[in-house]
Amino acid sequence: KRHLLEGDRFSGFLSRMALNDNKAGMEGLDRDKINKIIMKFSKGSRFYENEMKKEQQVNQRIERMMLQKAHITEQQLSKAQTQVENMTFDLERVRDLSRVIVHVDMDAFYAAVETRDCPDLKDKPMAVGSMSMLTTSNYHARKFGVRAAMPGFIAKKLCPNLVIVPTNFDKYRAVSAEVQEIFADYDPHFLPMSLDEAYLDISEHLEQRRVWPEALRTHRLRTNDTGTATSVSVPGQESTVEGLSPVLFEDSPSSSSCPFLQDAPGGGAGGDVMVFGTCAEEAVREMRFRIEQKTSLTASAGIAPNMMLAKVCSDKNKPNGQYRLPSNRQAVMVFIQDLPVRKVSGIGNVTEKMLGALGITSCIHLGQEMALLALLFSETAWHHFLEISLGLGSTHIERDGERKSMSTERTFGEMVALEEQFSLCRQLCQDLAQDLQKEALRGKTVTLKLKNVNFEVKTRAWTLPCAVATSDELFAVAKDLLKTEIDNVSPQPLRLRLMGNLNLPSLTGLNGVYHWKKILNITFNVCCIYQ
DNA sequence: GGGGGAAGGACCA
DNA sequence: TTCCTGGTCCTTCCCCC
Repeated sequence: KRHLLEGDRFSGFLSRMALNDNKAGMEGLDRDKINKIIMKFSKGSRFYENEMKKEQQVNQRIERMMLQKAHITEQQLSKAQTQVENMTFDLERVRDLSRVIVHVDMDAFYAAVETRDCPDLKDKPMAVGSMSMLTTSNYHARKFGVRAAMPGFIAKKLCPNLVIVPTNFDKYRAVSAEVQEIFADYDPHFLPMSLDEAYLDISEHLEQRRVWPEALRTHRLRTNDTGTATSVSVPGQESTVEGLSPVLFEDSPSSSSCPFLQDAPGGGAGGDVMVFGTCAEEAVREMRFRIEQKTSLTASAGIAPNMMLAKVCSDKNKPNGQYRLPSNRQAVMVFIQDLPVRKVSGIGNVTEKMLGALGITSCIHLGQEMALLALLFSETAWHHFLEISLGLGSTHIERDGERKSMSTERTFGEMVALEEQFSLCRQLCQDLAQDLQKEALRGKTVTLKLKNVNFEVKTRAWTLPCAVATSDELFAVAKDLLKTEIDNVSPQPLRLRLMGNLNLPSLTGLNGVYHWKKILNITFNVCCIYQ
């Protein structure tokens, strides 16, 4: 097993730095060439050195796990097997296939919004973000290996013609609100995960929809100034009319079967209308159609009996496509078999590597090795693995309860001067206090976060007897935490590159009435260089 | 042995 | 020249009762 790890280390470069091609639009590109370029411009940097260090820690973790595995006895294994079987039985008994859960994901959202508002960008590789970090890239850019969470300067090496557009969150928020209005028509309790993503439970909608007259399932194509319908990507058909808005993505081939494109009987101002059916797929197709009509942006969707599966499904026919997994156990199990574990939300880089070391790459292996996993991982972890291997997930979506923490942090060039560090600390406290005030929240634990120029992160926390909220109260704690850290490295200076501040729940009086309010974790992040 | 706090990480968008 | 931000949840260690 040692050889496996060594092999990994010599396999060329760090897996965490290398191109991650499990995102849509990344198929069939020259991985070797791209990885060579990424390495060439990353190697030797402080960031890279820190990534190396983290990778080695993961490798050590895996070695410890393999050692543990070597000591497992047949008896332990069979005992664990019984436990797994009992647990499986309990889970199967309450398997719920009755809900219709949809996961909707806007395609390359920020990039799509920017392209819509600046059609010159349409045929160019572009990304949204800055030279230090990209948040999204369009599909042209993805062909060069340019992806989200890649620094812009590396992306420029991969694709010298890349256009980088700065982020404009206010705009994305506004578009997101428009999209969410449509979501609400299908599920008033939909759960937004971010500006570009949401879960919906459309079970009730489908119930009503079954008896809807055609008129309620008919949607007019948006018209432009001259009264002609603007272009829209009708599934399985050529765009009928050239319009003002760019079609950002062709419909993906796999999501065929489509609603009727008809001439409106009554004529009216426009002309073309779309009529959608009553089933889940038609409802979701209609929703995506309406999103595109309203915003000129496309979305992808997954339809499944639970959230975990819906999320995987929405990725299947991305961009501008949808996929439905039928609501029966057999179909779910077949779908799960070959699914790479990494595709499941919650399994990231590290878990993938740990499972990989055990020979587990797809969900079928997960089920086969469950007894072993029960012995090597924590209870929460293996229970989670078991649910995945059975294709189970949350069947009712809940809006988040109260928030657990609130924080603010900032990255900057190397900062060594004490006055500067304290004044930044004060600024962050002010910013956080403002945010806390907006939601009328207080926090009991104040956390100072520091990152030094070598990308090493430290957090230092202090819990108060009662919750605080004002800038002065926060700073009183944060400055002591900062001072302690400075004293610890003195006489060397703290060489920071990031500082942040986090505040946790309490009982606070509001308008004379007592409400349960979360005491937040206050984090205050300062970046320094320790030597 | 359990609860709470502190520190560090994994993971997500 | 440049590798983010703001969340949640989990794990491990330690102390205290």
